[in-house]
Amino acid sequence: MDKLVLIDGNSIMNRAFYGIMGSKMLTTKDGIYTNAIYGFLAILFNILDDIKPEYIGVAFDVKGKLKRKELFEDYKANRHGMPEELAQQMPIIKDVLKAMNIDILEKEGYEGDDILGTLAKFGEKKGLDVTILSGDRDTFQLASDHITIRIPRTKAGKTETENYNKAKVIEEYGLEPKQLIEVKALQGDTSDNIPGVPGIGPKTAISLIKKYHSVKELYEKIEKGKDDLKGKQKENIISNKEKAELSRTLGEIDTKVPLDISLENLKVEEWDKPKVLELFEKLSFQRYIDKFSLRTIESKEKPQQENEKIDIIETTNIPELNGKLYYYFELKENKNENNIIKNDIVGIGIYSEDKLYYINKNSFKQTKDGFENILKKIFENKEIEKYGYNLAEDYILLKQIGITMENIVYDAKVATYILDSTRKLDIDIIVKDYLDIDNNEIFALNGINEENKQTSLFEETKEDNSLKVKSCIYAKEIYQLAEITLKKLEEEKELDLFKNIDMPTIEVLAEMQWNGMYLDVNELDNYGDMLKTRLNSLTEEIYQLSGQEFNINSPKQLGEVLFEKLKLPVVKKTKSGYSTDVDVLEKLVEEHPVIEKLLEYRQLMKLNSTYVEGMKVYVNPKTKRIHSFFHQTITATGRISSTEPNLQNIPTRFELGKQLRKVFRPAENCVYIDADYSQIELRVLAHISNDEHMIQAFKNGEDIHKQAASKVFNIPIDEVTKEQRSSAKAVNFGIVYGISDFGLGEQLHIPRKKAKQYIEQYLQMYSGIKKFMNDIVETAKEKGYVETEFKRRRYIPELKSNNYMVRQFGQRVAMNTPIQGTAADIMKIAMINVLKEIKTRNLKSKIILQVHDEMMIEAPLEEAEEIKKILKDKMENAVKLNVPLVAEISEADNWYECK
DNA sequence: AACGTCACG
DNA sequence: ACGTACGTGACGTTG
Repeated sequence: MDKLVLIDGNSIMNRAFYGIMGSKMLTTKDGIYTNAIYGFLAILFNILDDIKPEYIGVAFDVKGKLKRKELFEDYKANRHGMPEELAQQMPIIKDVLKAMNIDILEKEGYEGDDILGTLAKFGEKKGLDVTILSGDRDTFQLASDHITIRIPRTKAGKTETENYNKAKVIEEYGLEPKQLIEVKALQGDTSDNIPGVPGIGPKTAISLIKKYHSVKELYEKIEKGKDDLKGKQKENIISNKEKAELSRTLGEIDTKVPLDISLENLKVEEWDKPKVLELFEKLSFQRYIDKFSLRTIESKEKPQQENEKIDIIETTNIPELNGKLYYYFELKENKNENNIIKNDIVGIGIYSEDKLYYINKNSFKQTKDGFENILKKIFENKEIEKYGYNLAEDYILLKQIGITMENIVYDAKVATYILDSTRKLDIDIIVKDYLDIDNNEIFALNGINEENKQTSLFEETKEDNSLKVKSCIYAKEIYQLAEITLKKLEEEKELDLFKNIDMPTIEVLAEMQWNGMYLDVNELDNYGDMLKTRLNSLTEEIYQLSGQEFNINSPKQLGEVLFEKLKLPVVKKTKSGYSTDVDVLEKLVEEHPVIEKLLEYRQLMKLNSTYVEGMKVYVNPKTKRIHSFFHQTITATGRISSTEPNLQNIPTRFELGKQLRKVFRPAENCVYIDADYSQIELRVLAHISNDEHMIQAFKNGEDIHKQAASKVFNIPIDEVTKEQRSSAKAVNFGIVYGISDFGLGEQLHIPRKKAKQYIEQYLQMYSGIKKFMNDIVETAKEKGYVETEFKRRRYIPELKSNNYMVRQFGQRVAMNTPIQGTAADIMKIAMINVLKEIKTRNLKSKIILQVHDEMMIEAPLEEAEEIKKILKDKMENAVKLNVPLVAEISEADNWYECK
């Protein structure tokens, strides 16, 4: 039996666009987006391969008045135009299809669905086996014995498909495919703005149709009193008869579109190969060009040349750089006296004027320090712009040999992070995605493979070239990445952010790491001993009270003891068993005396293992300081993160934990100057939303939580109780997180209904915020991303998910990211300006810590007052908002005393 | 490696 | 009908 494949072009393009977006925003060298085209073709090739059809066609929606709109003005009224990045790909995919001699089916006034439906029926009549490829489950109504609907699903990058023929639809819904039209008539469809009957969702709709077979029959039975409906539901159904009937018409796919197409048009034909090749080249689809061997004889030399073995010029001199250094270090692990692994720079690959240079440390054996002198001349030269990958790491490596890198202008890791903050930033991956170069191939071509790396008998003596070659390859790729990503940053209006905020931040963070924080190891040990003593007696008490010995640190064992042996009520469950977290334990305090011991045990255990034992190993024996990493390219929002150890989560909320901060002290003759932004996120929210009440509160220096309480509980501001203020504070937080009634209820231990009231009251009073929340979700859906005030983007593919929960998450992210992200941007600006000021005034003060809305400086006593003024000034004037920014400054002899 | 838990803003 | 506040990192247990 001959086979016909029909594709819903818009729907598949849409799927491909959002499916591939998260992981990689493909573009060509000219900055044309290609991800949807790429994905569409992947799906197309897949189905051609699988089905090998004799006939094929692709339907597209045409702009213009839809017939359905004539029936119902609001049809698809909630739809926004597709994002520009997708729209620009539509004409190109059509060109590609034309070059492949695949028919494009369009008809004014009709949607792709209708054309597919008409052709499917037509094909079925002609005795063909029809497969419809669509991302839209509405097409299931077309399924029959010879019409199958295929839905592509992207799972972990792999495209799987689901096939729905008549049997599968009956199996899944318990209804004939045609009856799905009736279901939709009752249920409606929010995405197309089809009303349906209010209060009837998918479950009810299906059960009603199972019983009454169709909308028509349902109303007939009601009229004759032969129904068994009752109550509110019945009223609803009766009063919305018109809506149901209209929805029935809107939801039915038209299978009688007047098309003048014969089967002959749809026949699968040979491609116009030169044309396809030309298009694929333009799109940089190297993989498809290879896959179909499109580049046969005539153009074989060109790509071959690009992939040829590279030519490296080894030198001991500085090559002609023309003011720009594109480089990559070769590193070697080196164990120092204390057995701590340290990376040493043993070579540098440089790209300049289409040539590759390599400077090897070993070439300088006679002249000690010769290599480092060269590095010093290059990296401290303010006239030479530095282009590299992960410069924060290089900055530290150079500092370790007494070199301070100057004129840092481009970091490929940071650039690609800004282009997509949720992507992977491994250099081989970004090279693959942005340059379409497979480094494994390049390395193999240059004689680097895994076997080579394996042990050889001469391991010690044999010169290993692979790292040297890699350095040079990367140096060239950094040049290529700079070309393409800078262009892209400019197109997306993110170049300012890159140049003026994120690039200068590299130096600030590297300085913080280099400076480090001093801590008194003796005091830390004393603190730890105190914890350990108490932990020992707690352990005994817990064994006593629970009547057995077990591993208290094992949630599994603890769960068994509490909920099986002691038969305490189960409050919450996790995937794998009983939950035993603080929330649960706190609810059980009254039930058994062991619980309060457990709570204390947990707290002390955390302090001891994470903060005492965990911290010790990071104290540098030479400096007696902790040199945490501050990462710039981790978070989705633009915040900094800290590791090894994490200095951004040192205890402060509870007194006992806070004591730990006493062990962090400034160096001799220095003080800590600590500066905190007050309410920065709410101030940012006030600014972005332009809400008059919140702005007025901040302008007048009012207590923002108190004001919220007065609005939520509708009482005069000076009658607000402590409890009310604290509840309102939780609402404020909730708002920033992208509020949900459930979440707020959980937080405040109140019923979600009550939480819902709070939120509604809040949003009614702060109408500017309400508008902002609604608008931001809308624009996020439309554009596929949200951005901060400084144009930092975060893509939110979750908004297009088929999973309700994931979509909800996407909405909260859309609300939260501009707030959290803008605050993070402001902090970065402040830090940059503070460091700049310290430098220009030649001060000795050191920036040593950042905790999102707080920064700390270690200042020589004589500089303390000056630093305080600088911090206050640079933080409060980092940017001009509609509300004042306030920084609170404190001075102290240890971290605990900083208020 | 994944999970549960808990420290921070 | 179903599971939920945003952003992180580290530890100990367990499979």
